[in-house]
Amino acid sequence: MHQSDPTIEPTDSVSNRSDTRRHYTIGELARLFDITPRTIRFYEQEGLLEPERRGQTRIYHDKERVRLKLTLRGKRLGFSLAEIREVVELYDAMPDGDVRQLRRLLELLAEKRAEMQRQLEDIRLMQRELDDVESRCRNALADRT
Amino acid sequence: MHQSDPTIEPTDSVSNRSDTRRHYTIGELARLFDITPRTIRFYEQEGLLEPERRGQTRIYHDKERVRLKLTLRGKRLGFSLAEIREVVELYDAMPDGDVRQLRRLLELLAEKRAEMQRQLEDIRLMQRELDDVESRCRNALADRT
DNA sequence: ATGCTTTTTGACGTTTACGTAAGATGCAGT
DNA sequence: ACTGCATCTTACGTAAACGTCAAAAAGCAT
Repeated sequence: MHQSDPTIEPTDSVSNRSDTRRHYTIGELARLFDITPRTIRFYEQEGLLEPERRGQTRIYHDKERVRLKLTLRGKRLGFSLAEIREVVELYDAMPDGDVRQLRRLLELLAEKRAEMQRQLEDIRLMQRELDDVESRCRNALADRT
Repeated sequence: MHQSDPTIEPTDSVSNRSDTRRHYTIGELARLFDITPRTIRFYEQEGLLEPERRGQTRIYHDKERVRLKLTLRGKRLGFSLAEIREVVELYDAMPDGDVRQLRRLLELLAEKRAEMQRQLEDIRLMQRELDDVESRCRNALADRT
């Protein structure tokens, strides 16, 4: 019932013991992030994930889970999968990447950073708008009582 | 990007000049926000804009320009045109909207606000990731010299 | 062994947000 | 009147990001 394989020992030094289940099936991972397996396979097809293959079936370790988490966060922030992939690829090639690649990565990071700044400003402005509309709305509501 | 930042209001405190051009053609507006006329027409078709018609041609006043500005900001923050439209429609109906509509608007505003909060958190996390990747990257670059 | 669930690989469909091309119309300057 | 843009409507095209079957293979529980 419970997984009881004593032959498997952690190869992970620093990890959150709370969610280190070593690996996930595609379905488990999907439930974990509230997306569909289809989405996960699609991301793989787009070069964002490279799960291990145990026979035919995909096995996701923590590294892939983190990648997926970052991918989803990037998406929420409006980045396209292509943009995310470029960063991911460069990041993977980092340890033995050449200088040109490293510079390219720094360049991309600076871009992302700038975009984050613009978003912060947009959020600030949007929150003001919301405040404004809300107060007007509450006034209108008060007038109607 | 040689244009002035459209998120900054073109100086438009009510000018006393009687022949100040308080309106824009579709092309002018497009250049102002660095989008295409097609996009503007599309937004109209989706119920986000309702320009005056002078004959066949569309005329945009400040109100419509502000709407467009808010629409684009909403888009940058990841809202769909449908979501933006709902807010816009309710906002327009506000002065004489019924209580149910006003409550609905407040509800929507709360949703948007919550989403903004989530985005702020995402940005915070993303910035940390960027910091992390960047420092690793700089180290790798230093090792290579 | 036999169901039952999950996963896999296609392949085609869908939605969103426009792009693009065609043909008509209008207006400004010469 | 003619030229040359800008704009209009209509309609088909497209890219991104999945959704939705379908059929087969693989696990697992009894």
